[in-house]
Amino acid sequence: MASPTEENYLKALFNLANSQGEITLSELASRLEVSLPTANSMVKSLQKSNWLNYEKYKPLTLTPEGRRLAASIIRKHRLTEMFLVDVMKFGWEEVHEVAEQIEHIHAPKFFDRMDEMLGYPVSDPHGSPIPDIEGKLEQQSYVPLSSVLPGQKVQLLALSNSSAEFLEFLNSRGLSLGLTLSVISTERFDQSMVIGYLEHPSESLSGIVCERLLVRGLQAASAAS
Amino acid sequence: MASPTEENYLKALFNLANSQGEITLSELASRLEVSLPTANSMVKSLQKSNWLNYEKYKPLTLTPEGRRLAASIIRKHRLTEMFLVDVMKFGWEEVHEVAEQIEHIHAPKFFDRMDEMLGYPVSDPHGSPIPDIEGKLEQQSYVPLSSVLPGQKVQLLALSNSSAEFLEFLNSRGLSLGLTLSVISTERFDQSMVIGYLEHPSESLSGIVCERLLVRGLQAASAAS
DNA sequence: TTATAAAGTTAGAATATTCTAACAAATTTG
DNA sequence: CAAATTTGTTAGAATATTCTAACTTTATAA
Repeated sequence: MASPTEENYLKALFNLANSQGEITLSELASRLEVSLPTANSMVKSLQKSNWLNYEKYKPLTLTPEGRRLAASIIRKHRLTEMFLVDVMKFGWEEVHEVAEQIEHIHAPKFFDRMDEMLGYPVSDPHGSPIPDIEGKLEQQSYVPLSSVLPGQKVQLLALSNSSAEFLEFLNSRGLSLGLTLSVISTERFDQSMVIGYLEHPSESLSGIVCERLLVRGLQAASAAS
Repeated sequence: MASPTEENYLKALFNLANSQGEITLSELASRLEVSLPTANSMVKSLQKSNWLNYEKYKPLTLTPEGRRLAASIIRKHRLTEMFLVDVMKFGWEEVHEVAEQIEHIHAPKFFDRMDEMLGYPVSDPHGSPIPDIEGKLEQQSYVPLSSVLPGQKVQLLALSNSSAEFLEFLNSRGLSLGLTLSVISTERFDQSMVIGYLEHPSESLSGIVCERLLVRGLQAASAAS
């Protein structure tokens, strides 16, 4: 049985592995805001539990069991976020902290019931995919809005960063998942873009914001796959 | 900020103080299933945080802050149980374990929202009172069914013990809170009673069961108070 | 009222998680 | 490629929570 601390390490390892290939000790340590020796000793103990492959000076990789366990925690986190938003009517910017705690609850039926009440959602309120019970994660094929050319229409489907501040910014501009965005123009100078949607015919968004908005083209997007 | 472990000690101290007057170290230790030295050292550290009054060889008493903190944890526990039963449709025999974990979540809004969704309940699914936000606990004036005389009608309102096994036994007899029970007869030999309710005109319940069922008379019960 | 039992305390140790300081290996770069 | 930098490791210590063993104090009872 993993402790909450171990679960946090596994989660970080899973997320790092999914965004980069190789995981180094220092990446892990800085992600978790612990010192290198702390990460080092935890890594050794995760290895002892057979959740992690570890060799001195080599990159870290999760074992299949480690990956499964990590995914189950991320599943609990994302189901919880969805539950907080859909059932308990929290704002999408309020749910992270609570989910961070509830993900460590050991009660399969509790999360199964959430899943059922939510109608078996495949993504959380920020568009991140919810791993299935096997630990498999649907690979998303979204692109950042920043890579879309003027004249195109896309659908906003996820965020690559979900900090409360960013979410509050999106709230202030009336931006939410599912929205259709029209790219009106791109500013080469600072990568800002002018976007149209709903009652916002021409909203200017900075390059930083456009990088974080993940979208899919609206044409033959889901046709051939 | 109290750790989950400290919170469990405070909860135990609060509950012991409410059922007995004085609390001894050994009662605390046996309630929490830890050794005496373990309880002893924790008691010293709770004192350091100003949650407990402690003097060598003297009975233990919570400070006002300790009592408030303990009540807030019990409040979270009982709100959670109510939420699990009313909103998430769990059986009353399934909720204790989960609530035992969720009571340690630090997220006031989460519990406030539960409270709101439940319509500000005053007791949990087992009839135990939910402390208010100030930490005040409504004193209940129920009596055990075992003390009721034949011929009387009473309402089943709470349980003095809520183990899963006992709750499953009650399920098997169709017994639930709110039910009106008629005491048909009492067996002096073994304290068992014959009780009538709903489609059960004559159900025999053992003395042990009748001790654990808390009831209130149906006549002028809530009149003069 | 002394002797026995029960309750409480202290000392010392184990495990988990974290740290700083000192050192070693690997990588980058002039 | 050798020097400098970054990355990783070990050693040793602190805190929280728990234990057993040994001892002391308080309560019970013959």
